[in-house]
Amino acid sequence: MGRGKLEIKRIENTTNRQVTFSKRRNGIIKKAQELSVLCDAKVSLFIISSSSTNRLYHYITPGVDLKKMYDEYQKVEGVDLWRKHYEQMKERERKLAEVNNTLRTEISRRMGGDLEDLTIGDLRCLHQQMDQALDLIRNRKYHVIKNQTGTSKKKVKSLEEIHGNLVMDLETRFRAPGFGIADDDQGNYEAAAVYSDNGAAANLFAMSRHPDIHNLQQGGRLGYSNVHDLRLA
Amino acid sequence: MGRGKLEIKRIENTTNRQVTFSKRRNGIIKKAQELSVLCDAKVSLFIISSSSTNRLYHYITPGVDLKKMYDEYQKVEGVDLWRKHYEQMKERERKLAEVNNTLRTEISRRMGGDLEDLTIGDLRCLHQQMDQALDLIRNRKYHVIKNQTGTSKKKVKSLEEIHGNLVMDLETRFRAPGFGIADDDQGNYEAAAVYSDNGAAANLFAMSRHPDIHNLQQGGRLGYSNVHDLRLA
DNA sequence: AGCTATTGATAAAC
DNA sequence: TGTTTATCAATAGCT
Repeated sequence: MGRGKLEIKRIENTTNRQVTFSKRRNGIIKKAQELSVLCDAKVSLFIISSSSTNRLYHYITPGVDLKKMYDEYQKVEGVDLWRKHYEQMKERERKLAEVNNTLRTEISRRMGGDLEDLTIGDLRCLHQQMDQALDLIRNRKYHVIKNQTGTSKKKVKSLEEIHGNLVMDLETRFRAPGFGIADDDQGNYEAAAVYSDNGAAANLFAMSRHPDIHNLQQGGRLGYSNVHDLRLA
Repeated sequence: MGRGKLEIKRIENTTNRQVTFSKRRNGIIKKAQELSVLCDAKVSLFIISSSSTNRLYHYITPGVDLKKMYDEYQKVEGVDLWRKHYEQMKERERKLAEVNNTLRTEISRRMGGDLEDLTIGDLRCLHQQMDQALDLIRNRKYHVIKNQTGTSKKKVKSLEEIHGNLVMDLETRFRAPGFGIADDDQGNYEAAAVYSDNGAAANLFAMSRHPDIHNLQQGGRLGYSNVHDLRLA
């Protein structure tokens, strides 16, 4: 239709091709709608232009389940759209789960379980590995303990220093004009005690009982010791 | 087009509807082909009739990757059908991989590595677990060794019995009529030696050197000790 | 993006 | 379902 017959082959003139594409695209989408409405048919139509824009145009009958439509197409035509993808993912998932189980068995063995299937050679090797690992862990533990002991010592030292400074400060105050110079040690102690009842000094004393220092030796359970609960949900 | 204008709404007359469907279906598929050829466009068109037959008709530009087209559509429109499924699988895969890594770290720690991030409490707990596990492994090892020692003792005993029987058998032969009764021990030994050079007796002697018995103490390396190579391909 | 001559599609009837 | 034909719709080539 149009002025003169049009041969059905690629239109080489780019402008003409684009114009024709635009016109016919609208035409076919209109046709798709009409078919859908008139005949109560399910239609899905996708069009992608080959020009640089590469835009996607489409019409889908409202309420149509595209996946069902494609599945039907696959069933009828025996083609394979995403099944390959799907199977690949499933396979990866399966392998991961398998590796996971292997790893769990491995951990279980290193916790003393699942030993029944091991040969004497396996057991000997495992025993040796455990011994070596134990050495490393022991070393690390002592290293950490040493470091932390050092740190807490520093903290205590720092607190002692602050405390000392405070005492010196208090002394200075008592010796300051208004109090007069008091050489009596007893009197100084009593004054410090009064201060420490409700004030900055009290806080400083309390710090020496801060949990950070006294709970160093407790620690928590190993978080990953429940590793066997890490099963796939 | 046709004799009289047609309102675009569902054709209630079933026959008319089916006829129109057939005609327009062919028409639109022809249009799809033409658009594809004339304008070098990628087209996919699916039509499913609503009649009892529910047949699927389609046109797809040759060489078009339907999945790409569909993915593009989803990207543009933000629709979600297959994607939900897909994302779920991806999420499962991600979680599995995560668990996998946790498990690997766990094993690594039980081999003496990756200890840097552990608190002193973690280390203490790990140390204790390792000690306990080592006890279990040691016990199992001794159990297996004991069993295997027992088994090989039995084998040796059995072989000795067979050997003894053979010797007795040979003795019997030498004492049998034709050889006469020989009371000379020396002579008996020599005869036995002759027999054992090439015959059933030789095999029996050889059995006592069978690898099953002598290689009991060797064993192989732990197969799963290379567990860190179990990475996802 | 409009216009219009012309071809193409198809509704109704057989 | 296939053919015919009168009619309307789509659109090719122009502007």
